[in-house]
Amino acid sequence: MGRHSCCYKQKLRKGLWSPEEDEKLLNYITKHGHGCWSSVPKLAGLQRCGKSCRLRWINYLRPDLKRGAFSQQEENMIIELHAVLGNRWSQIAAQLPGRTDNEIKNLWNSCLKKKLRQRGIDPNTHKPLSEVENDKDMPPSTDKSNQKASVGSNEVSLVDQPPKQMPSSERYPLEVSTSSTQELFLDRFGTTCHDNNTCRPSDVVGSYFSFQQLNYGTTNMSLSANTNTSLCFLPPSTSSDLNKSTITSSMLHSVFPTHVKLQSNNNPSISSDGVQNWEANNRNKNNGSMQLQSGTNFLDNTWGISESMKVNINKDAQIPLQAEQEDLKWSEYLNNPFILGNTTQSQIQTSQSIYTEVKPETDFITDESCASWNHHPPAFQLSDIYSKDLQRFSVTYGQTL
DNA sequence: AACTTGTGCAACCGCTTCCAA
DNA sequence: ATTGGAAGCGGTTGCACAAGT
Repeated sequence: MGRHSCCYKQKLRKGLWSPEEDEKLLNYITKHGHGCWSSVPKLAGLQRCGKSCRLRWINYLRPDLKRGAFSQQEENMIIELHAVLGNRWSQIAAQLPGRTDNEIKNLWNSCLKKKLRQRGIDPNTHKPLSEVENDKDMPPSTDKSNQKASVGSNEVSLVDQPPKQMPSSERYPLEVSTSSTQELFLDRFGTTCHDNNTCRPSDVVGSYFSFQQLNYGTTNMSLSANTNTSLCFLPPSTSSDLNKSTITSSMLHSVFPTHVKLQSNNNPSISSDGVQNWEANNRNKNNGSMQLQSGTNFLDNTWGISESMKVNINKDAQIPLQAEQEDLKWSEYLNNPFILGNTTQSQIQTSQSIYTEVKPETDFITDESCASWNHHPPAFQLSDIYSKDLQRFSVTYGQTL
């Protein structure tokens, strides 16, 4: 545990990477792929531990990284994703092509939290600060609303509590009331159902942003299926549940009813049996792709999602059932950027539409020859990477690149 | 100009999870 | 089922720089 085993074997360099080290690492991975990280430093001729090499690659040298400031859309997206995912930076980063978890984490801690507070929003609860303040004054109670309040009182402090330390049921309050004839209790990450059916993330993630929006108070959620369903989101009971049930990396694509459109009328699939039947029926109908149909402006009006989120919705996209997809890991992505298949294509489409001001990822991805570029990575120049940091390096290392 | 304080960010640390033996 | 190495993740630290005094 703890320090990487390779760190014990020899005296290894620490601290900032020099341009020479970067070049060695870049050249090595460009030619050979990273393979086993622990062997990279030795093979690349670096006095670093594999862990450090991995980090340097992922956070800095990777050719598909975006450079430069975050766009407003990206910031909005991070805020909204944070409202749903908490400090799961890697999962947030998975939704922002070209951005790293470290980068997003730094942005959040240094900038976005501040901005939210300035806007009167508590960055932890994503609730209005005034509400949190009010909650703070309320005495503890067994009443659910007051439980939320007590949480809020902790959140007011500038010392941020990690989300995992907070009862999720309180952190993600969702009270969607309809004239309910049935209740579906869904895990926040869809691990369990009230009716003992097992719900997977794809079953329920479509509701995440709706209740996040409820927190912002911008919309009322009305799931207008004729079943008059009320939804209650329960937290994963344990941290391990939480881990097991983490949203897939392509969450947004499964989140929104692009391939999962709620049929607002006469949908026999949404039955009193709950989500699982609904999914099964739709899978049968759609050959593995779930398709529900939204009512008019369901996404735009009812769900109240913001522009930055809307762009992830491609109503025409046919996306395989997300619940059957594993989390997208960068390592997998590096090994085979095409592993995502349709989902990736969709993601690329939408990300391009989002980030029109930044260079598309396709110069990295579209070349078929790069399908497994862990072994045959694309060529790129260190100078491309360094453009942002010339000044820093010239100061740090007393040289100009 | 010298010093102090604040900020952003790269990198590290410690832990968990995964997986093959 | 157990174990140990590797990978991954999130929190934290430390440094460089900018801004303020």
